[in-house]
Amino acid sequence: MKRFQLADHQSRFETIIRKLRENGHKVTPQRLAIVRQLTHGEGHPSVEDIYDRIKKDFPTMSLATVYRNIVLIKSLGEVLELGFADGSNRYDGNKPYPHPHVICIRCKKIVDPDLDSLDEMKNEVASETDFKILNHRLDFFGICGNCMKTEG
Amino acid sequence: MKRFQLADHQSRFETIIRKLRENGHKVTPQRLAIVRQLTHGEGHPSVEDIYDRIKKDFPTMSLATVYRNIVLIKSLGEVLELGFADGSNRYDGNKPYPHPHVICIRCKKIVDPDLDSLDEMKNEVASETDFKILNHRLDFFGICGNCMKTEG
DNA sequence: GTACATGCAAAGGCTTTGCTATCGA
DNA sequence: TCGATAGCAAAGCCTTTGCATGTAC
Repeated sequence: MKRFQLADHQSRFETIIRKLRENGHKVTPQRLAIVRQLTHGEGHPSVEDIYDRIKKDFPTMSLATVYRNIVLIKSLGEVLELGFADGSNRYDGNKPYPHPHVICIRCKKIVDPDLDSLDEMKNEVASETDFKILNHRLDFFGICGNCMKTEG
Repeated sequence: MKRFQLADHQSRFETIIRKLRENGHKVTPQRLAIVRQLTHGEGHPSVEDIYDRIKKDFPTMSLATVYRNIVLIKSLGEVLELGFADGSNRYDGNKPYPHPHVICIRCKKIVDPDLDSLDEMKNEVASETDFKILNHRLDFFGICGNCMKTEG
């Protein structure tokens, strides 16, 4: 399981780098570090998370560089941006396609559940409305098991 | 159907005004107009929408007043805030509790579908994760029937 | 009359943009 | 070499806040 996940992250890392090259973009050390955070780092980092982690290796790193690279990778369709109502943003380079999330409101951890009922809901939305559905965003908010233990 | 909706909007309007009074807040003409937009106006207005519509009757109306009143009504739990990834916000004073939305990416219309599969999905999330789920946000994005006709 | 609300302007927080030097291919 | 990129600072955008005036109760 762990091995699979690592392999998966590695292949996502390589895919993004390849796509960058294919589209004529240079692979700078800063860019590599950002892509690494999006795929290998702690799950679903924010721009600040990425910036803080990389700044240790690149003291001159600027937030603008992180922002610009995320815009670039988004334009390649290789990272999913999760904007929240409070204005915060989190990024997922491993599953850059729409999928449900479960978010802990205490520790901010984000989990990706497998929901068999998703297909059924999509069908229901299509039949209930006259919309052509192209995309979705499904978030559940609560308190994770760890935080329940820690703080009741 | 239409009658029911109108009655529903009216009762929502009255509920919010009553809650404001109950909590010691004054009912100013501007406040009334904002609550009216949240309940009787075109569905799911943005702050700008509310501001623009009210400015006709209150030329001195300021955006700050709209923002402050929305914060207040949110604190009473009487309006649902829908913040989107692009930073835009829309408000629903008629159904101030979490519910799924279907959003047209062209005309920005928002529809509230009735989804029988919602309960099933909630159960599945609970059993798939060790989270205690408190809240959710379910959005589907696509093109509405009207826009399909108009622009293909 | 008094506490709360409004309106204006200024300040904040996050993100984007302009410019110049630098660096990857 | 040469165009793309990084870094810095400034500008933008939406939202919040401070303060004086105005107003609901």
